[in-house]
Amino acid sequence: MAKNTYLELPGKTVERLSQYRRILYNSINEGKTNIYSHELAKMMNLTPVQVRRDLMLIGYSGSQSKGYVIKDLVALIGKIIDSDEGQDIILVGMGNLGRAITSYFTGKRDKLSIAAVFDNDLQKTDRIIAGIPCHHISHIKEFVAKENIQIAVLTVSPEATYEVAKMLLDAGIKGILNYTSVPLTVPEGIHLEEYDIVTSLEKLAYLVK
Amino acid sequence: MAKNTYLELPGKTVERLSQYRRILYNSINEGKTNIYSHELAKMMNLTPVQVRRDLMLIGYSGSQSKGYVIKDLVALIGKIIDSDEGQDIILVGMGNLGRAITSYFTGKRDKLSIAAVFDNDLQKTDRIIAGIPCHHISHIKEFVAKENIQIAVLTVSPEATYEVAKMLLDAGIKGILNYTSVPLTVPEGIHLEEYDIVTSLEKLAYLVK
DNA sequence: TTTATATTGTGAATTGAATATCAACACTCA
DNA sequence: TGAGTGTTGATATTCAATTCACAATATAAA
Repeated sequence: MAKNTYLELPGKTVERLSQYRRILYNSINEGKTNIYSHELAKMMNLTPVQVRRDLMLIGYSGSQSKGYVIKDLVALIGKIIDSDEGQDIILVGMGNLGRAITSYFTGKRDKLSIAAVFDNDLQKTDRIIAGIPCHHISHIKEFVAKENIQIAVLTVSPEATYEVAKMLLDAGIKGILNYTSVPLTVPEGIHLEEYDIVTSLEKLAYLVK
Repeated sequence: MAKNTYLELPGKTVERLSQYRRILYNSINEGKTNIYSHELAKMMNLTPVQVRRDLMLIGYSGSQSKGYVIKDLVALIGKIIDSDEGQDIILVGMGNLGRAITSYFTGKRDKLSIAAVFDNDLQKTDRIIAGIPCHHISHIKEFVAKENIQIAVLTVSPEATYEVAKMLLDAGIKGILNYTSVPLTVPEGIHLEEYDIVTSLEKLAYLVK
């Protein structure tokens, strides 16, 4: 049963919940109604114990004979990770990567969508790119305030990273997903996720050695 | 002192080493020759203790008065994460994201480069895209064998993910960087890194709630 | 009914990573 | 010289995440 009190879940569990949900949608489409921990684990490349632990943490119970009811589980995950009214995101930096992420993401989730993108190139601003309105970065603060934006995706050049990050924090952004190669510092209370392609590849290169 | 024996480093440390090196290149360009743990920590958004512990793990020693010698440190990191002869990568799936990653990555690292990209669209194959030769996916196995490729970046559509991953494993790939939204399962001994944009954003959305 | 089998749920143990603490050392300045 | 400062390197501690081990339960089969 979902409590009204705020659930303090491990970060890793939250990530997996997002993925459980996506996989479970597929299962629903294939006509499945119930699923066992070992089935879900197999699909996610995890152990069954870990799946059960995650579901225990969100307070969902299955049955020993039928496993978990997919529909209910999906609904509960939604209750935990979606916000009721939905949540809008902005993306800053409409280069190759920004454009790719924008078109990739658009329409993927109904409670989470890119409301606008920003760039400093006047050639790109004040028009629709990849289906989303593109504004000049000088309008970030005003837009964030008006639309109550809390999350920003950062895909600008390394040189511009600090300055744009500062603008975003100044505008009141609460979470930044940083895809640039520049490590960021954020104040207490602001959430930051960093994913750098070069780092990932160098890590893999080390591991396969 | 770098040993010849294989160093078993924590994954997180390897990631940070990659980033230390990139930041240290900048410092060298600015004319710095030495650096203290607290300086490096500040630039990386870490604690000095963590920096020192990482360097301790790779067996690098600084001096109490001058800190670390940047040039030597960079060289040692290279010794640990680069392979001597360099390492070639392939990328499969030349959609928006594949193209973005290819142009983003090309030229970034000299010991690590994208040797070829693959797609199943005949419109894209047998020509140069983003500066890299693009072949049809039916040639993956042959190419991997001939060029001794160990790492692949996966940016295909969700529907194609399983099939292409199977091809890559079959071809003898040792590490996969999976940017699709489909979680993969790989056999023992194969390294997998997964980064899904939707998951990252949903995690952020949860955190800012 | 009884036994066997397969599943969930969870306390306890283990592993892994980050942080705190501090001795040892090098330099500066009185 | 000797006190004071700032640094590294290393051990100990804390914290987070995963895995182990198994009790409890439901179903099917004998």
